[in-house]
Amino acid sequence: MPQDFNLGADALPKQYSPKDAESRIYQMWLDGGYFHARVNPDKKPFCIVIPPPNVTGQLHLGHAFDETLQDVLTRFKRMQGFEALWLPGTDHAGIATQAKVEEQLRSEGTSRHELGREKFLERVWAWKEKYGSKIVEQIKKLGASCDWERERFTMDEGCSHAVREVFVNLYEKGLIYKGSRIINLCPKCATALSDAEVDHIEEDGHFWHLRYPVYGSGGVSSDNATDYANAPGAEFVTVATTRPETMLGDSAVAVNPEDERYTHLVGKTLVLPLTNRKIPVIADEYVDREFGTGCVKITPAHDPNDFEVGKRHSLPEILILTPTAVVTGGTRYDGLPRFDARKQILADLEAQGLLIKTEEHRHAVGHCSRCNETVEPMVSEQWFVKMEPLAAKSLDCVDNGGIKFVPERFVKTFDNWMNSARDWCISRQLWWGHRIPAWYCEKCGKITVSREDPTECSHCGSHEIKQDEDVLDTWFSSALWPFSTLGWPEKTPELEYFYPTSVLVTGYDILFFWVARMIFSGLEQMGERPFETVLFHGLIRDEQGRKMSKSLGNGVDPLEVIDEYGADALRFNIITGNSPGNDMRYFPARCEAMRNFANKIWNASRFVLLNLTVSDVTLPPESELRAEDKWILTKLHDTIAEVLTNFDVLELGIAANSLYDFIWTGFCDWYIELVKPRLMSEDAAEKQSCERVLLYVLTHLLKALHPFMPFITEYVWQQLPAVDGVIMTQEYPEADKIPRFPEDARRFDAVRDAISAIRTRRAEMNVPQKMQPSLLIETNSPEDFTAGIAQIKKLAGISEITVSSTAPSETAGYAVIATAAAKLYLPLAELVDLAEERARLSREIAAAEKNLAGVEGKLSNEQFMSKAPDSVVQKERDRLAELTTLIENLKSALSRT
RNA sequence: GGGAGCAUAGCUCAGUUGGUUAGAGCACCUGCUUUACACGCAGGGGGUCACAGGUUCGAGUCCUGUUGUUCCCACCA
Repeated sequence: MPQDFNLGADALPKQYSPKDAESRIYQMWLDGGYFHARVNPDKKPFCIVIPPPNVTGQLHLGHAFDETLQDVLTRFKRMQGFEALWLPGTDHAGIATQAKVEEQLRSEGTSRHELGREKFLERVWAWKEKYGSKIVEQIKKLGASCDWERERFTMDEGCSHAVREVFVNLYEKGLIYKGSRIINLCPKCATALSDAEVDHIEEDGHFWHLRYPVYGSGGVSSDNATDYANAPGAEFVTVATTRPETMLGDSAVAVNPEDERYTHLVGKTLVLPLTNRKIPVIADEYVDREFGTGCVKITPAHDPNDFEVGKRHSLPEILILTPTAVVTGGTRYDGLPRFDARKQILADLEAQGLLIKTEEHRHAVGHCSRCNETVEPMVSEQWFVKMEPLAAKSLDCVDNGGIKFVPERFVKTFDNWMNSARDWCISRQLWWGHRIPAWYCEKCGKITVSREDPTECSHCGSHEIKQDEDVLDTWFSSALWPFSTLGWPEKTPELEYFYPTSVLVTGYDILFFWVARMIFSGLEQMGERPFETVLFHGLIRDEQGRKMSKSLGNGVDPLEVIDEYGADALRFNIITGNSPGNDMRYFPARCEAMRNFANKIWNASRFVLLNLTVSDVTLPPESELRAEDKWILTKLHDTIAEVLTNFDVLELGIAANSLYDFIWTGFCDWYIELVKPRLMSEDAAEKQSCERVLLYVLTHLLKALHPFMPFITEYVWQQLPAVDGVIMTQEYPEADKIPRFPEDARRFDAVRDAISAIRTRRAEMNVPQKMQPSLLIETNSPEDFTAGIAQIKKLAGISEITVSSTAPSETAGYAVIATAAAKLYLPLAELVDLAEERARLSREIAAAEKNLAGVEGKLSNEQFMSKAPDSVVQKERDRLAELTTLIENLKSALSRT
């Protein structure tokens, strides 16, 4: 044990200052190698892989939440004797990281294209080296017990190897394919996105009604749409669109086959304005007759539905936008950015009399989840993962309980998504990421996909091959995280031992991005689920319930909070009062409360240490245990049992709350106060037995609390005499090993009730602290009270106590208090107002009788008696007895007043 | 359009499979140099558990509906 932590009892300051302690303690843990987990056949494994934060990211409260939960679980399991591995690492975060470096290049007046791919990647790696360790250092400040020796990065050699293997494997199985499909393009990021990376946001837009002339109608035989505009008999179809610029790529107009208004037009030819291209009118079920004009312009290259329609009718796909959303395709609008083109096209159509109506229209528009730019759906050659077979396996696993979701309701969310997931677009037109291991042959045009970089085309043997320029979606590599980090595709002992991992802890916001993809990847590659349980948590919001965001400036820096209140306070704030899957608001005031709690523990420990003359952490024999000892031990037992139960169901907030309540109310407010008379007594044996109980309870609560508040518990532990090593490797308390005396505990409540009742009465009657009246206790169970004489005196401010089975002969000038077990007589002379006493007693009688009536009602109800479980009936019987004596006591007190 | 959550004290939230008198923190009121702690101690006020039905011996808890609110998914041009 490092000596410098033990300050000696004399030197313990009144206030705990986490700032001094935390970094030194963390270093001590690191030096001791306590976070390192190894393959250990003698122990059961427990493993959590961290949701890897972005390598260039900054720690925010969301991370703090996520990582605190993981650390609590890991520390708990470690103390329970599991070989607990919390495997840390970071994510290369393709778009985000590349964007940051590109921004830096811009400020230097250059660009990635000017630099070239190789030089650019060097820059990103340099950036990663510089900033990648920052977030790791920040996570350490939280007290995270990660096995840093196993830290991974999604683009390190091993992960890259795993990515390569999975890609080739899926390609060989036909589950990865290259194809021309409608994808979402972010013009700003200039890359394809997956569906999951598009946010649909309601926006006010317009619905423009355009007229397309029917070729040859009205006796006009012109190829030019404008010639029809003013021709008297010319016929038109009117289409409504929210993106008029896409009309440049129209290849048909569709109507519903059942729509009589238009049946005569089906098969006719239209002249597409501005381009004067001829397009057909087709009939397709897809068209909703009720919506818009009932005529839909079909742009197969720029709309997912139109794409499908186009396929059905073999329509040409006419691409009219570049990857940066500039018009292309050989019209006079070429070169115009999409929204400029929109304006120009509308103006031109209007001038030609072909724009006939503009409506306000609210609709959902896709935005890039990274940069918020409006995305452009367009047809493009990309790589896809075929979802159907993977989804089927995943649904089978999750729906049959193969992976447990906490809370369970997310299974439904998962199912909904999996059931409707379209193929996953995995190629990105970026440079930072895992480059797609596909080579194109210049000669035969075929694709070579290979585990090793090929030197020749696998089809024709040509050496003229070129690797695909694109990289993979970042989530492709994170999807492999639970096994790639354990060494897969090598058959490592770690993989064998720790896979499947135990719990995955993450926010529900990345269920689709990450959790779902890990599930199908694990099932597909490992043939086994990647984790047994997923614990979902919510978002941390600000005091007003808003999302924390840069633009609002309402973000809270966890490091500042740690600096001010300590990591333990932040952790406890986050853990308590939150249940799985729910969002929570962050209140700085709660951190203060938890800081106070840490200080409470500190001072309780100080109290114990300052009084300590023994170093025995075992309990004295039962014969030496006093009533209050049995009471606190029983409470400790029950608390530990409750904590363990809640750990089992991952209700960490409830577990933490039970400990808070036990420590503050049970241990500090009651037990320590109750024990003070004994500690001050001359009787050495009495004093020592009491010290041993104090020390026993203190060590237990410290251990029980350690997963939640690792720093202060460790710090105090280091002050205790005769303890070995560090607290974080101690055995977690087991309820069964803590003795329990429920009957004694219940009887001791007579003493606590008396103390509380006297205190309340004193407050009501404004009896000053200095005034220490004597007390006469009239009771049928005097032995329950004689055990607590000294305690009642000290805690209720009483000078002398007489315990008797009979009432005093003269009760004038006495305040009489009735409890369930006794009548308490306090000679308070002139302080006593008889009329007030009578009124109060009458009120109490009325209240008690009302309760009694309820209890009697139940007990006389045959249905209740026959159907309610015995324990519930017994509770009611006890309650009946208690209320009956209470009422007797109150009535006899009243009759004497 | 589909799905999910939430509605409990002035505020923020707990309340595990239905079972005494519904809890905590903060805020509020009263008193306290009680030899661990004022980051404290003791006492106190404050809730028709959104509303309406239903199931049950018993409902904050389960069911149905209503209202309000939040979120997720979705290709109505």
